[in-house]
Amino acid sequence: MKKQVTQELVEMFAEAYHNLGYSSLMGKIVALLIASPEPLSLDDISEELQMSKGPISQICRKLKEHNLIEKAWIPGERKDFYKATDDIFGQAFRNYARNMQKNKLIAQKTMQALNQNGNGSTMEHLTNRMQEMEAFYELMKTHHENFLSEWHEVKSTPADL
Amino acid sequence: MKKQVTQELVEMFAEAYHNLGYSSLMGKIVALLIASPEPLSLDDISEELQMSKGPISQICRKLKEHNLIEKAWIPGERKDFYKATDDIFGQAFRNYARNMQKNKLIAQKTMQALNQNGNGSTMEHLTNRMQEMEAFYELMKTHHENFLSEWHEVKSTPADL
DNA sequence: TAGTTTGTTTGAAAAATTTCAAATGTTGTG
DNA sequence: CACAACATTTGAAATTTTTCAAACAAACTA
Repeated sequence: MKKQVTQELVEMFAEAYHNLGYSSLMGKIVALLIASPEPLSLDDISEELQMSKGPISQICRKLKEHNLIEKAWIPGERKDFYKATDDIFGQAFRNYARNMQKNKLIAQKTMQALNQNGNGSTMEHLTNRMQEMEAFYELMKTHHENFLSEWHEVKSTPADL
Repeated sequence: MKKQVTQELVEMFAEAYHNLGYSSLMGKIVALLIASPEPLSLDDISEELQMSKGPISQICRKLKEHNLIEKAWIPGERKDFYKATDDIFGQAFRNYARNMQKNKLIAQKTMQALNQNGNGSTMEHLTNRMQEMEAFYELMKTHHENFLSEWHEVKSTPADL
């Protein structure tokens, strides 16, 4: 049964999103849009998830801002329809990668603070750790880029933002 | 001032952890242990964060389970002391990578469900999406492994778990 | 313009998470 | 064994997040 499989997917995405610390409603909506061949309206989603439209509207906005879903124009219709972005998995990864690069900034900012204050050798330990941290996330950046371009090769879509 | 820099680091880690959906207390403890040249006791942490010991004990257990911190034996002392794991950044990444592989399982499980039920071509769309999803996380796995071995080369530590 | 349909915002209720203080366990010491 | 020094568990309080229902706003229709 179609409904059955979709519902299981919704539940698994909800749990996965929750475990990753996102709203589980996000996961549900994403799952629904991934599963559906046609775009869905807010009312469709609301009906499917048995939930009022308020939060769905809000979460859809966030998902759209993060390029995981997008509006789909449907000729005769007045409602907004949403569909999962073409490269939704790649896009989710891009969002994650951007977050990780913030960690590099933390390391850099901390090293800067260490330099400004008269850094006795008291903080040699922290300096070393921060250098390691920066190096780690710098290396990670390269790998993120590699992964994405390789993925887009497989998927044959352009790799730009 | 040492205290000042550490405190800023604690705040930044707290925010970063929170944004990634983890408890911000986790971030604070991790930051403190990264910053400190010597291992810290629960009381040290409790004092530094101005917070009762209960939650700190719990979070430390979780952090230890995830191999981000570990107990440090200190000769004359009776208290438990904790320190950040040697390769804490790599370890955090390993935890994340493990989580991502769960997504591959979701795709596989869904495809299996699609096959079991008489899959009319009604679900061709979802089948395709799930194949893409599986391929994505499979490719990601390779890249995770590459990244980790390259990182350990840089850091020159063994790459095994 | 008045009326209808739809999306968004908002303040309050519900649910989940975090924190605390106290009780309970555990381990070592005399 | 009794006591002391800790760590852990637990139930309640505080805080934060999620959800809802209703008000509001915007866009279309007649």
